[in-house]
Amino acid sequence: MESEQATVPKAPRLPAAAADVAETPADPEDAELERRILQVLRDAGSPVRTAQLVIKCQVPKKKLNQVLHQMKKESRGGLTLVGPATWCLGDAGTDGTREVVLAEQERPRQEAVAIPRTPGPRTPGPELSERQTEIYRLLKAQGPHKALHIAQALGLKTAKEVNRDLYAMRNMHLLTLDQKSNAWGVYQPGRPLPAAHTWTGQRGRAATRNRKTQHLALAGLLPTSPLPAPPRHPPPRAACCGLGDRSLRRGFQEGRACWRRNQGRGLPGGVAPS
Amino acid sequence: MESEQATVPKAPRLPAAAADVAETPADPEDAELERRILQVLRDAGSPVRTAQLVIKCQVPKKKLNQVLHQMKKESRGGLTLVGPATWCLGDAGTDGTREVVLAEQERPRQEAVAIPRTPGPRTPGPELSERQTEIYRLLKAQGPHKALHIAQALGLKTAKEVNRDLYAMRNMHLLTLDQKSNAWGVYQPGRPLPAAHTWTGQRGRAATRNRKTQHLALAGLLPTSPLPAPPRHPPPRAACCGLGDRSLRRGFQEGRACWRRNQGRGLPGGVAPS
DNA sequence: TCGCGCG
DNA sequence: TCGCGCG
Repeated sequence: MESEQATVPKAPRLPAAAADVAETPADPEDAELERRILQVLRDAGSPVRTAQLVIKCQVPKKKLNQVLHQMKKESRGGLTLVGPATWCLGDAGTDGTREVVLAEQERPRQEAVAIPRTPGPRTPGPELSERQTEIYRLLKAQGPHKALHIAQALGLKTAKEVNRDLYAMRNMHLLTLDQKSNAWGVYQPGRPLPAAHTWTGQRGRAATRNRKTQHLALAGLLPTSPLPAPPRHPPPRAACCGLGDRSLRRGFQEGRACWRRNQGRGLPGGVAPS
Repeated sequence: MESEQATVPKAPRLPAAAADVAETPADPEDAELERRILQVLRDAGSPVRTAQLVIKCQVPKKKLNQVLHQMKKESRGGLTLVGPATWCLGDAGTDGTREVVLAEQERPRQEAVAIPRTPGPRTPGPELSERQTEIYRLLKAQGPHKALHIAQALGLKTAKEVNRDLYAMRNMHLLTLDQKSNAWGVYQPGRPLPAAHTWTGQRGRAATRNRKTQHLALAGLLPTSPLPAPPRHPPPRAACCGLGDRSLRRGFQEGRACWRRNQGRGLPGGVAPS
């Protein structure tokens, strides 16, 4: 709630070209750590896990995370959280304003090789929005991710910004939500547990193709391979998915609620993404 | 890796039948904390949030959580995590086994001819409740219905009484909701529009065969024909389904949202059945 | 709306 | 497979 514009006279430390989107942290040690982090990420040129950063930067994980998340929060250095505990540089500090443009994807996107938007446009029902299509591609290519990571991969900031689409797409049975990991993935009928989670780094390599717009690359990197042999639809036994983590939040008023263990129901009202 | 089995002479507090499933923690302090926790939960008789336990037990949250999660992990005291940071006792001190009974709809229900409960019981994930199974069968046999009709077919009165299950089953991708007709149907991947809509009365005739137990008849009348050739999973184009009637309630804050016609989004929080 | 227990 | 940054 505090005003974001600090009028604090900031010593212009780095006149360095880009990255001065935001100021430098007050604490010089933090500033130094930031520099090291950015250096490591720059050198790596691909996503780096927090654990690796701990090693490279020689700082406690907690400290590292504090700085990392602070940087992210303040959009410093183009730092992007591309997966659980996985960081990379979005677009290494060329110009600051790009993110906004990217955020809304207004562009015709013709640079994206031949990404057919809204893949199956010949059917009834509402079509997928640009963003929904991107989300789908992202999850298809990268495997399950949490809402926040999806948002960030799209150049957005909060889970709130994608939750609407995520839940809508779940209702279309395009996505599924794993209640354990809280991760979203492409729904595949025969495959109750959509997949593991977390960024593997495997397919991520493709992301380097299009560095300048990292998240775009991330979202669209795979040429939309058709879905792999969709198995048969499972019989009516509960799948893994679908129960919001906070499903049970409501309905506690009545002590009754206890009798159920971690029962599968819930979520009727608890789905609200924020 | 401390030894888990404490040989600490434990005063047999409650000779109470069940709950002493596991030992007492090695650390006497932890054991004492456990007792206090259980006492608080017992007194409350309803779910208690961790923050409340912190106050009641006068211990740091971290300590409390360590013990709480350990208890849960070792199934001590019937402690159950019923929501985020929300705990309660599974069976409130009377007789231990009730929870199971209630959870499964009391009766063995063997009168139901040969209804295999929870059709695919060999898979992970929560199983379907009796009612959910009935709902599935009903919709499979009868085609899509509105919530109210489903409820009535099950001998219930209001849509509210089945909505919870319906939405949960949608989230498991077992059912789908057609936003136009507001009808629920069995979800079949290749079949974007699960079926027509609204009750036609056609197939309903079969229901008259067995009048006396209307809802059972409805639920189980068809011999559970295997699912008809599940077609391929549709590519990421929006299907018909899944948009709750209140889908568009939210999301108007930003004028942008309008650009799409009856786009598929919406409903994230509006799903609440009632 | 943070759930956090984490080794 | 733990994601953890948390005030």
